Amino acid sequence: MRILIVEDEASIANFVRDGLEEEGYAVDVADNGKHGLQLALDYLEEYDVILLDWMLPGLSGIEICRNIRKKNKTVPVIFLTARDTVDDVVFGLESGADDYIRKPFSFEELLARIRVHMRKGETQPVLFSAAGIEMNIEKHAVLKNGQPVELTQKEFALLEYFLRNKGKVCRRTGIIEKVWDIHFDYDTSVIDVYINALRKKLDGPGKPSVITTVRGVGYKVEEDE
Amino acid sequence: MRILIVEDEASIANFVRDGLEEEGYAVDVADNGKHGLQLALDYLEEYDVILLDWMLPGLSGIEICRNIRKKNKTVPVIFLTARDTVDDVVFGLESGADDYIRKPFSFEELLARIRVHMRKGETQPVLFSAAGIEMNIEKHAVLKNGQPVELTQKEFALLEYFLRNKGKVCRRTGIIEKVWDIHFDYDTSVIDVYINALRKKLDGPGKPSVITTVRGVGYKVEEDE
DNA sequence: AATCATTTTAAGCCAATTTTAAGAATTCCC
DNA sequence: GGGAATTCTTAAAATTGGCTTAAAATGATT
Repeated sequence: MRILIVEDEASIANFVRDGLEEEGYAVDVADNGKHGLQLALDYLEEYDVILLDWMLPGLSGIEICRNIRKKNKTVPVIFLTARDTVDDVVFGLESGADDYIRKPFSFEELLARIRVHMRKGETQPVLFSAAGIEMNIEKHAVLKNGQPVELTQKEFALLEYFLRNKGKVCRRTGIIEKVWDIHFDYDTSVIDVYINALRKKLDGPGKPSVITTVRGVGYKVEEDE
Repeated sequence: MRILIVEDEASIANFVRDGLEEEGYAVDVADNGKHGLQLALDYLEEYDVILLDWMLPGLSGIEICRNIRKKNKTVPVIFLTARDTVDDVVFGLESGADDYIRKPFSFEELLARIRVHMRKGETQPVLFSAAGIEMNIEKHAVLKNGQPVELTQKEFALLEYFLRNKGKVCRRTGIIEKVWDIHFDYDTSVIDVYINALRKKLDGPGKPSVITTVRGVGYKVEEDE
């Protein structure tokens, strides 16, 4: 059981590391954002929990969290922070964090939360399929009729959103909020561009598209029969 | 789709109830903690979402939430509250809540969050039916006697308005306000044109129309028997 | 710093939808 | 039955929304 701590205040970092090591965890510490992100990405599969300070020299915890989530959907991320407004909590949780502990915290509380999140991470769905497409979230791989298809990050994220909502219409506002994280200012045509890209990669020539347009509303991927 | 609201301020409770009912949800309201908990526990399986005020006469939202969680692990619980410190958020989330909305909130925001949490719990889509017509809002699909019917945006919106008000007469002014968002200047015949379009798509040849004209007033779609 | 891949912006085009408008048909009342 | 008001139908005009490109901006890699 390996835990990564990204925290610039040495007193806190040491306090937490010592406590966790006593509990039998292997602990790595990074004292700035850049180093933290590097460790997180290089050894992502190794970590069972990641503890992030919110304000860090170099790179904020939020940024690190977003980057982690791009690569790995499941590792529990817990923020340790002095910030204390609701907006921040929501923002943190939206950026992909699993939990949020305000400083100063008791070590017992931290330990309790780490245990809760380790327990949760056991069973996650990793595979979606529809319309002859198979998507493996963990491997970040997509097959169309058994053949591998290369997708970029955003293409993958968009297709994932469609497959998670297969059979339903995905509204443009929903797409722009969930896939692009834009919550106003819908004056953009990124979606059209990416729909075009996905169709080029997924559709066979002459056949109707895997992604159907619902004019004025959004798009839809049908469920398998 | 049934939602429980536990809220002592009648103005808020009514505002939320009316809005949710318009969206097609069934809504129960309790105006104190004790009654809220009783409803929640007695009909726990019935509710798809529970909205809890934090401060309530009799029994706090937190207490209700804890009690709900003892019995049911999954029903989404959302707090509606004026409190706004991190302590409160953490405390609320620890007690088993899924989300937290600060007053004053916009109805749209509430609706968005309700939908997010419903999705997690895999609940049924919003569905209306009357006169042999079934309308699935999520899929943005319409069936007439089991057969799919293609409708444009405005046609869909108009039919949705009729089905939400099935059995009642829909006045022209009401239609133009709710479906077209025009609040003056009724000098238009769009409604007639769209009624015509809907009838062409929905009515069988020779049969009386699904949409009956109420001369001088508006139109009506009858309820199923 | 330079290159390459990805993402976003922007613009023109086309097709579907929405609105306008006007004559035809229907209903209601005298 | 005649006339006025209301609704129905149709077709053309105006608008919108989506598709497709290409170019610009961003970001990662060397």
